[in-house]
Amino acid sequence: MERQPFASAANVSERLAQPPALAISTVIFALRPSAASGRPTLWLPLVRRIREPFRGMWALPGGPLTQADSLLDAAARNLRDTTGLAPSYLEQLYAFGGLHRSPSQRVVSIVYWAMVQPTEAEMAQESENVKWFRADGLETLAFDHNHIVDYALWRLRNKMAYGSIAYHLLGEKFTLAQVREVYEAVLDRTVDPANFRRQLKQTPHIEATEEYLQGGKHRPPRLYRYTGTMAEDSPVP
Amino acid sequence: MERQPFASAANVSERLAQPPALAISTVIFALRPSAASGRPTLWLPLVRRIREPFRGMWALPGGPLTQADSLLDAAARNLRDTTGLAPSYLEQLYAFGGLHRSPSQRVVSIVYWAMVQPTEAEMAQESENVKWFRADGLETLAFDHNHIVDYALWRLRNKMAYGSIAYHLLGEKFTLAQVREVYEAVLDRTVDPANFRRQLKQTPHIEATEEYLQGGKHRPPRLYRYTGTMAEDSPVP
DNA sequence: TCAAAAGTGTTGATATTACACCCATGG
DNA sequence: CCATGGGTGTAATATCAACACTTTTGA
Repeated sequence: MERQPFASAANVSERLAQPPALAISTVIFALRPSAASGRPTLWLPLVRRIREPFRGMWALPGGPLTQADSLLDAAARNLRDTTGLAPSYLEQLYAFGGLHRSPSQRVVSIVYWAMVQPTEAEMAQESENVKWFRADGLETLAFDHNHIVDYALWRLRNKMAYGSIAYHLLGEKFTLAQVREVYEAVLDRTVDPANFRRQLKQTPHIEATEEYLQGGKHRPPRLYRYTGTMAEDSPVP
Repeated sequence: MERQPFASAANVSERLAQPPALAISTVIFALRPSAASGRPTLWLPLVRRIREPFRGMWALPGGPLTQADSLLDAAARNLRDTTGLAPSYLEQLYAFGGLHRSPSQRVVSIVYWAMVQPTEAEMAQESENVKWFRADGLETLAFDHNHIVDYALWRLRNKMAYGSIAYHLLGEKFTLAQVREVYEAVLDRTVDPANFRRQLKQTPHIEATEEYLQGGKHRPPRLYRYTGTMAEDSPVP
């Protein structure tokens, strides 16, 4: 906040010079079928940089923080402007403020992470400068963005373990097997279907509908609905 | 990060005007004996504002982000300059960027939270403008600082439940009962000594020393040492 | 009627809880 | 020798993981 009665207030203000730039970026996760196996895997959209530094390289969607928007609003706007996506989940990830993140000027990036539903993700326009990539095994990105994505993945896996995150990657109605597939895709290990189902069913905010998913090859599974909210786990304004 | 190839890049740059100010603040926790019961309770140091806005009110220690410091460094400097404290734990809490946090200008605060050991906390100079307060039942603070403290407390309790946080509030050597007291103070409930001790002992990074705490009224308890690091639970640079 | 996923039941292992009990020390 | 907190043992309970088994559908 504004300056405080420091012992060394003088020193501090000397160093002020011009303040660091403030930017908002977003790591956007969505489920897409793997090209090889067809099973759902984690993808994220990146944008190609059209100017220096790192011109031509892929980077997280982002832009400067605008005066009129709160941080969350700025992230949401960012997401919409870049990819046309409306997130089902959007939360602050971390503020990155290392001295040499950008070669030109000092930039502090407040990074959000988002999850979008598969239907949304399909509609998202790709273009010359906006493309989806698999979250694992990314090429080298601009700035410290590989590092940021790694951290986002770590948080995602963490929050998945005990938290109601997975649902935000699915549509409004889903089968319990689909939830399990999300877990398996993100945590990258198989999960016992029987036990997983039991755990889910004694979890709050999971409501059984009277509908069944038709069109499969086998017995039609029941559809469920998530009744929780976005801010379930992080009581931040 | 720098501007991206938006559909609406033009709109965005129009809104740029002057960028929001960037500040660093810190919520500093330490254990101090309660005035009433003598049992350890959570305290934090606040500084009195000597200028508008909120002149005369108490606020979190903080200041502008200086060009030469990373976010973590800035928080550490902040802490040292304000209270003379060296933290045993320092981690990013959250970035607060609501539009009306400060009545004058738009301020984005990146808030860190710290824990200092009791010996440190005792030495900390109090003064007319720096004073320790009990973390519960704080009076109304400047800006949105009550809200920030509440969030820090929530995170602290959360992380305490499964994480190696409590040790950072204690000195280098401590008894298991002291750790339990920290849990009881922070979580505000009693904990079974026998079970708690067992849980701790099968936790990593807790090492028994050959020393015993002398001078108590009863059987001298064994002293333990924490061998973990600060960044144990949050893999952030 | 067969293959395969949906969904249920059962069992042994492991973790958690409550609480009885012994140990060591200062007074 | 006794009051008190340090420290250990143990039985009841809840939770978890593995896997056999039944159900329901499309082909």
